Amino acid sequence: MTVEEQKSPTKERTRQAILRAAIGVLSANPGAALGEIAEAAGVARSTLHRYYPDRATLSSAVGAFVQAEYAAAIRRARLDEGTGLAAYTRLCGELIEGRDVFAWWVRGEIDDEVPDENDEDRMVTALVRRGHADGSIDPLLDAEWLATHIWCGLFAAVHLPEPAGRSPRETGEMCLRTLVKAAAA
Amino acid sequence: MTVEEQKSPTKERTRQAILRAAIGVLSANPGAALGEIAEAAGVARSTLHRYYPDRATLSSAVGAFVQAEYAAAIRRARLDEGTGLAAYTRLCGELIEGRDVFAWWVRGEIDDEVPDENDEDRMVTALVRRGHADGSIDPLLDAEWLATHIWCGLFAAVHLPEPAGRSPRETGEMCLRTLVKAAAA
DNA sequence: CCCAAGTGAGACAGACCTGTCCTATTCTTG
DNA sequence: CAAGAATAGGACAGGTCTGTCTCACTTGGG
Repeated sequence: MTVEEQKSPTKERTRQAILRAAIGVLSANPGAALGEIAEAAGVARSTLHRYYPDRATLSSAVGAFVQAEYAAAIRRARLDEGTGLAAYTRLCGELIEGRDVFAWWVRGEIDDEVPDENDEDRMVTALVRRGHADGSIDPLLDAEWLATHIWCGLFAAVHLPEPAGRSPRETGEMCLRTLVKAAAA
Repeated sequence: MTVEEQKSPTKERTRQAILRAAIGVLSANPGAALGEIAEAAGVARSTLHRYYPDRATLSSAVGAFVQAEYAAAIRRARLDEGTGLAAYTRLCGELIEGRDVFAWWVRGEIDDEVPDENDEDRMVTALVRRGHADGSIDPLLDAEWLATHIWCGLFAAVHLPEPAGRSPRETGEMCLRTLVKAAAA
């Protein structure tokens, strides 16, 4: 069933452009018109509809894309190495790095089915519990909270930089420092 | 010019109900239809239009309402008492208490003019700088960042509680602990 | 060079939301 | 109780967005 479709590299690039544009535009304004997304992607509205027939299809495609990025970030963070806090720190760093994409979950479309309790989330809560056990993570802050808490930092990191005269890099640093200090024992 | 209009208590109550409903509905879905807001307020759409002729009027009324609540929270936090961190802690506590209202700024309408750099924000950044001076607040985290960072915590506190089996009170506690630990020197 | 796949541009009907208006009904207040 | 104020409910025109369709144009691979 899940045959890997062989797509021309050109089409694949266009597909990616549309997804990226959708994340950007819809994160800023979840109710944005499809034409606005098409314009941001540098593509005609009819082309967008050819790739994603309707808004729901586009929305769930974006959801899947972001989910995949999340899984990749978790893989890169190597959650099973070092203390719980060390792994938590690596994870936060990865997510901050890709905050433009993960902004989707902070301020994207809302009514797409939330895939609560997926494997990735379970890995994160397990990681936090490991940190509880090895004494590196504050026992008063429970696993679900810390897992959610990461998104807070991302929210600030995405929405702050514009006004303040500070580079995205610096903002990322402060964001990471804030998240880790909060979680530490 | 700014005459205090004398309104009947009934009308005032309805007005408040509409504002509260608008905050709730629009925070969950910024593009929600006005009819949805009216329904949430237990009022006919025509009545809503009588109070607030159009969407922009409603939106800015909500903005003003939230801004007033913010000013009140800041007043209650007595920012000039104790160390910078102590005052910061009180402020976070007040904002967490009113998180349902302040959710507006995290995920409300977007295009209403952001009143950047109002008096309240200046008071907060001044407070953080005092904390830097008296050694109670982490000097590596600058004032704008910490001021913004509070809203992150609110975001999580508003959006987490539903799934997890935890009382709003407990969530608020964890949220506060997280914010304060992050800010502390 | 040619052709087929892909794209841009626009027309179009339907759906939804908005803001205005009107009327019958309900609630308040004197 | 009675007059006046306020509300619910619905009709309505105008607007925007959507999803579908068609057709002319570009482009890249054979």
